[in-house]
Amino acid sequence: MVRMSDVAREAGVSPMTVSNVVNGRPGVKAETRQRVLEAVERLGYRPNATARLLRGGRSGAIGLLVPDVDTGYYAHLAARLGAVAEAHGYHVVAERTGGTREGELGALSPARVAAYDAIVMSPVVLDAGDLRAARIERPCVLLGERPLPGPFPHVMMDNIGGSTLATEHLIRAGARRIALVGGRRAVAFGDMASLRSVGYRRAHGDAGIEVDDDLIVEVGSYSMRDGYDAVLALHAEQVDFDAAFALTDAAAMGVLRALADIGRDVPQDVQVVGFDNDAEAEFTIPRLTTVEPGNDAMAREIVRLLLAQTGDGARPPGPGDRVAEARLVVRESTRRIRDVRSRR
Amino acid sequence: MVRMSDVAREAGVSPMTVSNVVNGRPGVKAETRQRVLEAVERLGYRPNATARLLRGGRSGAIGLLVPDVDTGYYAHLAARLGAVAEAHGYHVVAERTGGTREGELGALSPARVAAYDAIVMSPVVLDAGDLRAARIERPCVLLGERPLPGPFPHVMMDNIGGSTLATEHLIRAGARRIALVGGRRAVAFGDMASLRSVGYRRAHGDAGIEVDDDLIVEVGSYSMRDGYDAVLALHAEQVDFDAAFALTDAAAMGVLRALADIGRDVPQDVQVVGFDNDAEAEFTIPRLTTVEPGNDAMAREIVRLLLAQTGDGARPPGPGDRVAEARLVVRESTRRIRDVRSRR
DNA sequence: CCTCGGATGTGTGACGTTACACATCCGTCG
DNA sequence: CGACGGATGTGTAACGTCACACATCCGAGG
Repeated sequence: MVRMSDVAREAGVSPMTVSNVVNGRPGVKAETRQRVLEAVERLGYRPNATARLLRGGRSGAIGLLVPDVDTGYYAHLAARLGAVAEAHGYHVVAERTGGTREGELGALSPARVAAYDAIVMSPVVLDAGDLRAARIERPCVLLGERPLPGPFPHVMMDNIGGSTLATEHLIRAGARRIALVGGRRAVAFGDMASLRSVGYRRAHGDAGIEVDDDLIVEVGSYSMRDGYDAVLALHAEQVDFDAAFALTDAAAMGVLRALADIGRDVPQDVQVVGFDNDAEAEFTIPRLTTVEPGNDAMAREIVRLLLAQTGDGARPPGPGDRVAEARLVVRESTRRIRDVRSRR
Repeated sequence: MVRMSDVAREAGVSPMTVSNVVNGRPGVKAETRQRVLEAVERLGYRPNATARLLRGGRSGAIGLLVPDVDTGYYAHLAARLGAVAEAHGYHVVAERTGGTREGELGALSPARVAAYDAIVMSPVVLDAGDLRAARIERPCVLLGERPLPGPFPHVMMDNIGGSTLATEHLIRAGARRIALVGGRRAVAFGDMASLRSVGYRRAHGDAGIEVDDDLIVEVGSYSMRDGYDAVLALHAEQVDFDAAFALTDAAAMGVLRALADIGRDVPQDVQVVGFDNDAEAEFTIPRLTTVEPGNDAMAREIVRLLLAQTGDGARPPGPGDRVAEARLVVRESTRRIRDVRSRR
């Protein structure tokens, strides 16, 4: 490996001068600069990023720590964040934690966090205490579901509002027995599933409709397969339903597939709504009505909060929760509504 | 930041002893070890990964450099690679290059490559010369389409064989005018599209069917949207077709959607085949017949080749191309074939 | 002719860790 | 009783870069 000192010797100057040239600092005569650059070229010198980092530099990388990278939602988030971060001279790298305690702690280990200038994390099992214990000495934004007390700003979508919107829409379109795919019967931690279940219940309450717990299917991971299995289970147990609200678009895709398999038409027999507004939702058959949780706004907000913590931006934001506004994207998997008067 | 020397002072030993304790090296008395660990605890010391890396350590990270992270194929690849790499003590981080020259060069810059112990890259625009110029001083495996001469092993799927299989299947199922979505009219660089187009032509040739170039639709990026637009274009120009072979499953999803929009039944009016066997293909309506390019085998092979280069594994593999075997996964988007006798 | 100051370049460490060679201690064996 | 060797611990230097304070040179101004 060619070092700065090698270049220095070749060019007949000191390592510091090489450093100054390579980093475009002023105070080097044009002629000297030229000589150094030639030496760099001749020797094929490339600065060592690790040494720079040790010396206190930046890597330009933002780490995105998510449970999965092959789920529509996180994959699209990575892409969106990448686009926004690029404009600020950063690039995004995505890491999969698996949503397990071990995986999340591993990803947050100092050894791995050190490679990043900043962290964006969607914690699944870790709580505020774990996060504190991890001593993340980097700008960090937490993502997703639970409001987590701690030193870091938290960007969360409007889970309750979004799911209320989705459920209201189904009810106004005539649905009375709405399956909740991936919901929780008992509201637990304030995790994503619980929050979205709250919206489901709230809309029912507002409309004066009783919720039948048999309609709520708890699933493992909100994947296409989970959505598929949930509908088959409902069908096997002969639970009657005229709509399904899937907690993620991925699950909704499984739901659509399963409904086709059991011979029920969407939206005539069963209406379906998803959540996330993944790119895929526009191409399913039928096209999926879904909740757009403010994906673009969230990506921008995340980067803004990160930058603010580096001091590049404005005042550092205090810990606390940010909420992007959710809206409904109506497509073909739900029926037309007569009463178009908006309720919220 | 607490340093090793701080711990050393606290415990009344030398920094080296702390290093030995922290890294579990032998030759430290149990009592001393205990004292050091207590000091570590008391001070909240965490080893500095950057310094370790500089000193010659490993980061445990494998960089996956791909054009997109939100395309089914690459997203699933990242997940698969992650699973395999984990078993060997590595973790995978995915980076998006955008498939542009600038993006690919940026991702390969020493500053960014330095963070990884090894690289897996799917080059889109970079050629062998660029790769050589990038001086990747890490184990590296190239991925995907073009056979690239150079120092690195190259894992490629059997593009020609897979697309031959797909096209043959359509022909045997009665298709005579097969649209090639994303294909190339003129075979160019030996890139993915060209190779898959070759298989398409070969199967036609074998069956004695002439290819009508009007059926070949060139697209930008093999996304769902591209597949969708391609079919609409064909329809607008009143090109007659009874099947479509989409070069990726993502594009195929767009194709399915577009066919539904123009009112053509799949598989009765038009049969559809994709390529990649993305997880989504099992959930589309109808389920997508597609080419399984040997995804799992490729993931394992990639990690094996990486390990071999680190010396952890067996003999380092020479540069050259590896091919995983492709097979067809027949689902619902194609018709049943009477003549089940396999031809290949 | 001396001094002052801008322009240009250099030497010294320090970032935090670890490989390596060496020092020290103490019990054991001839 | 001296030598030997295992067990334990330490000092030095190096990984490659850069901030900082300082040195040197040269022309201008008094």
